[in-house]
Amino acid sequence: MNIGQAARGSGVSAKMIRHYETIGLIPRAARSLAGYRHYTEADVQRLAFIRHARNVGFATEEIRELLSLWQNRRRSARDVKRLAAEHLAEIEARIAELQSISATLAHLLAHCHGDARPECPIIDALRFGPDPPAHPPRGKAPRRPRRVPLPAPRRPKN
Amino acid sequence: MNIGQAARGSGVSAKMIRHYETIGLIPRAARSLAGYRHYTEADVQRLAFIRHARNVGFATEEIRELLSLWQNRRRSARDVKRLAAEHLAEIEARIAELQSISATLAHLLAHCHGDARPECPIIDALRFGPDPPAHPPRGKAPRRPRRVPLPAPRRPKN
DNA sequence: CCTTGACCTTCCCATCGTGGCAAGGTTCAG
DNA sequence: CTGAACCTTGCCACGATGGGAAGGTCAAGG
Repeated sequence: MNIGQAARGSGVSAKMIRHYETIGLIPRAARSLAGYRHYTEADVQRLAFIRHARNVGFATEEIRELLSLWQNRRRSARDVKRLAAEHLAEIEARIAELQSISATLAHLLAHCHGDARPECPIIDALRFGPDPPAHPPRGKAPRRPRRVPLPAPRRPKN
Repeated sequence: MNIGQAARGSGVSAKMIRHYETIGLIPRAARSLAGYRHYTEADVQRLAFIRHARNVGFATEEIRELLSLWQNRRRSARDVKRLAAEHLAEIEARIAELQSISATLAHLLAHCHGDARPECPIIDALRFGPDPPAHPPRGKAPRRPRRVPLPAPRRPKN
């Protein structure tokens, strides 16, 4: 089948299928005389596997490992489990990070009257920093460790 | 002061200060005869404001609005609050998304014996999709809506 | 045979925030 | 004068994805 069918069958866009090929996540597809890529059911399943892994947040390199473990008849479940556990730990760390930010924002929102007046504790907090605005900037702050920035959700534009 | 001092004083890297200038987040800095950028204390505070906003995850365009609200003497706290509330909602949505992924992974991990044998429910789940692997692929799946991918944490390399 | 439309190819660009590096100019202290 | 430390601009990279252009292919229908 052509790439369009493979895309519809696997839920991976044709664009990404080509991309996965160029980065070597999938082997180079066989070509027709005209250069059209040609896929088998097994290829489609591999693509679906990749999509499922992405859906639970595995990064490309992790997926590469998962694929090799999948294909490897002598794999141990231990390796897979370790990979997944590491990934879960990362996700939990991110959740904790976001929760901390969320708590900060919720706190600020609760303290902002939110009417037409210009005084705003949210603005003040941003002026004076994440710490309790004890006293306005007096002497230069001792270089707080930069908080980890919040990644904007990399969501497909479409 | 030069850009290096401004960077140290604000906690924003010189690189990013230049970047913020090119995207118009801060006005073009005054230059010395030799072309060196020149900053005031007020500039440093503006930069620190930006950094604090980034630390709670505001995106560049949101920060642009926050800055204009900060400078605007006729601003209403309402506007600031609305912005922050929208941002909080986004963050909470991401937390929910990550928690769903986390739950899925935790479930899979719990069901994986994790020893040296090759059978692995994690691999199987990735093969058959995020849904309960009721019965192996029989008839093509009805095009599940793609789950939102998990953004890898965009953390500064350094 | 020719047209039309759906499909395919490759290649380049954009996102978003950040860093790295290179080639070169400036400034200041020794 | 020299060297270190600083500054300048400009380009490239990341990761995952989409957009689009310019052009080739294929099948159905006239």
